[in-house]
Amino acid sequence: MSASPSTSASSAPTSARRPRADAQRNLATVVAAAKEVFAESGVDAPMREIAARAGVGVGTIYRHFPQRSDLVKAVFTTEVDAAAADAPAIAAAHSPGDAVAAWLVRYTRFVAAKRGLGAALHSGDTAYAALPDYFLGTLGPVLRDLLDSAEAAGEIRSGTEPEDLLVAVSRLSSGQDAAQSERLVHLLVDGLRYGAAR
Amino acid sequence: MSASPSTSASSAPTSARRPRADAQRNLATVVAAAKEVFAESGVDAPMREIAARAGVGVGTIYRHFPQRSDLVKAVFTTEVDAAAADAPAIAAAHSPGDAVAAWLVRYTRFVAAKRGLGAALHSGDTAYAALPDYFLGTLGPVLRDLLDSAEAAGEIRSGTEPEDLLVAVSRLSSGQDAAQSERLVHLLVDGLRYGAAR
DNA sequence: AACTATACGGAACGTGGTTCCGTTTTCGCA
DNA sequence: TGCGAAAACGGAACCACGTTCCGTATAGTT
Repeated sequence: MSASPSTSASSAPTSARRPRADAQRNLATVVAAAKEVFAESGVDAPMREIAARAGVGVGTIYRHFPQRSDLVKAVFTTEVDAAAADAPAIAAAHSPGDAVAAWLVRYTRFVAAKRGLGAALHSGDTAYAALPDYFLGTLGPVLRDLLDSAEAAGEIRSGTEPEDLLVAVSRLSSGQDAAQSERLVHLLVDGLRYGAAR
Repeated sequence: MSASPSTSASSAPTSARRPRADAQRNLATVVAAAKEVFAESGVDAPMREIAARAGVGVGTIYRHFPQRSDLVKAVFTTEVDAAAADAPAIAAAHSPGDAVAAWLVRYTRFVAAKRGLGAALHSGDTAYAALPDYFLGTLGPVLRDLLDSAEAAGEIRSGTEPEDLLVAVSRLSSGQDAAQSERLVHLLVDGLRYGAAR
């Protein structure tokens, strides 16, 4: 209880020094810049462009994010969490079956806005291997709840894994045509309804 | 009607010379090499690797295929045509609704085998913009026939565009897990069956 | 104020796509 | 059969980008 006044419980007691303030400032700046650049130019945007926008050197970015995918992950973590947080409101506003569809469409729009993210997620590039895990780990349980409710109401068939569905929707949404993406997702959701208990 | 003796009806009468034999030989060699390399290393394989395998310089490849996507297109044209040619046999062997599903699964396996092709197709990269057009132009009518038959038989709903379906299936098949891809496609096809005329 | 661990910035390196150009080969014609 | 020009070849050269490295600047400690 001597040093570290504000932040709750840090990690290693070996070092006495506090993390430098400029480092934390820069980290936040980099993430904000990356969020903008990803939205404009896709997740494959040049690192130098992100560095320039943040007003730092590329070395600084690599210091904080040794892998490019770490930066991508950091940027999208907050948005994934937001999608997860929306589920209760959507569940309250629709019938259980429609809630599944509505939440997936919302997820669609989120994925579609990130040019190239879907492709990167499923490219087989091992550098991005951790990203699907995060998405699935966070959103899988959320969707499972929605599916369970809809199943219990007899509105959709049983036996569909939420992870499959998330993968499917993110892939279907990987294009630029938002209207088409939405059509495809609706078609998929109707597949869930086929053979429901009724 | 004076020159050009052998080849039936060529194009421009402006030039007198025939295309050089070595050029045509090399073109065939390059396409064959690219087919092998794409299958092994994906469509993003280095150009130099393809050139080395074909025993030519990279300049030779760029002479024949100014855009990388032109080479990809050349390589896959034959396989797309093969998928199109299979449709009649599949239609004959199944009920109309099952034929749609069976042909789409066959198409799934074809797309899944080309590592990275699906991602490239829908990456938004303008260099690849011509590829979807070729796929859709060739396979769209084929699938439309299958859909029309299934609709007429009352086995699937009406109003689904074959182009949407092809896009959807190629995206769903873009991963490495073939079993998962097949599950997703089946789910999508069941979406077609939902709300059929019965 | 001096010291040192930490972080910074950007030059440097490796890789891969694409272009350019001097050299080689094919083909039409005499 | 030999010649000349057009066509094609090959690979060096150039550029863009991801990633690493290291000399310099600075926050935090004493």
